[in-house]
Amino acid sequence: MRQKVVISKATIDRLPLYFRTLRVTKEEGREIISSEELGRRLGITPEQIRKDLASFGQFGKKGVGYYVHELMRNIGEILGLDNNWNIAVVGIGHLGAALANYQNFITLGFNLMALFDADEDVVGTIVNKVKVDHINDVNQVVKERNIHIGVIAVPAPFAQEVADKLVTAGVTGIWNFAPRKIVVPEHICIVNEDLSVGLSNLSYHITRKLL
Amino acid sequence: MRQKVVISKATIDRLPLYFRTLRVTKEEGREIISSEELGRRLGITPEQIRKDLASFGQFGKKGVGYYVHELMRNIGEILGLDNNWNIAVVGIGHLGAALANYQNFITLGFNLMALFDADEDVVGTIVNKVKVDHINDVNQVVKERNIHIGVIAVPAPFAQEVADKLVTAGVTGIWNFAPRKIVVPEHICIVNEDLSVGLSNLSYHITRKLL
DNA sequence: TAGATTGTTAATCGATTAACAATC
DNA sequence: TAGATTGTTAATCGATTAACAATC
Repeated sequence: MRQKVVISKATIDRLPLYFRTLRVTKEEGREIISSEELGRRLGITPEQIRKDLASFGQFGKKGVGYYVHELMRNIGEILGLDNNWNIAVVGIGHLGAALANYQNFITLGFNLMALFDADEDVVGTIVNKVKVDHINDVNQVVKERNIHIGVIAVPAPFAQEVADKLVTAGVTGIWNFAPRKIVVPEHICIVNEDLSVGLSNLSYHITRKLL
Repeated sequence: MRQKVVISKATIDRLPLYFRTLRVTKEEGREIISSEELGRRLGITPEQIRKDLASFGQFGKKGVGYYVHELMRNIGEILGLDNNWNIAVVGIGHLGAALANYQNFITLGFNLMALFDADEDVVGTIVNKVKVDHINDVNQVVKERNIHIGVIAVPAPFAQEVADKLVTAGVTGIWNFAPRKIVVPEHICIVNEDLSVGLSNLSYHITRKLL
């Protein structure tokens, strides 16, 4: 019997990279891929990849490699991409509208089910075939359309109150683009996507390279 | 003399969080903040914060705390946010347009200087007061406007060729939103902002919470 | 001075790398 | 069988946490 292994956060972060690379590989018509080649395509060591995958099971064939389609299905299952999550975006400004049109929602099996805003001029408009509802109707809409995940794309000062409303309405996960720490009950999952972190990071490294 | 310390990647990722929290603190009129309080606001332990800051110098006063304005200036300098980086966005689709309107460029001291696209219908349009140029003119424009950073917001299959063009034109850094591994010469800095990683992460954790 | 809080060193914990046995 | 490649264990490396001396 396989021993229970602790999965590192870093491993979970790499799985989506494996997934997207397998998709490309599959489109190229390749049926088998080695950790060596997968690693080359991603700039990750083969040992790292084998270790990551092995913590979830034995997906490969010794002496052969990994069957692309099968591994894709396995990683998809691990990531829960086969769960058909329903998504709502809150805050239909530039970023919110871009997210509403985000093609990876479809590629990864998520469904855009609702949009919310507080501005009466925006409410009622259609973005990517979905009508924008007023944030005050969040309770009803989340229940009716069985929304699992709320995306926060409102200005930072409103992020916490929007999060509270989403939680009360019944979402299970929050994808937060507002540059602000958000507090949620323990049973809610939250992932922060503060773009300024990446940008500052770039600035840091450029500064040091140019010295 | 202070010993040379290796700075962890994780530390660099936290500095922007400190920076943005200090800004809010400053706006509230607070002049001094302790690692204890900064930690509470961010969900990070005070020890971690002190350790992070100490690797760059002695910014605090024992028994007192950190002077908000001074610490902000110090972190800003470390991150190179005082360098007035000039930015160009390539690929003016939904995401590219949203990034062109990204307010944190201004907050963090970056200047949006140019936009590029390959679509003749998009070239010539104005987004956030900047005219969209054709990607074929990238060499000239990057030189003329002294662009340091290129933001890639084109579909994945075009990401590598756009990166090559940006590098040839003379940028020092690339902020890549395309879900594709990009290869650049060693003297070029690159930060990947693959949104599907965060989204998959959320899916993974929700799946496990709902079991 | 007494209380508070930093900066730093040591201890622990976690993640990656290296090596290799297992086996297709 | 011989060559290739996985899965796993051990060794190393890096990051966080705990503890406390220094000092404002």
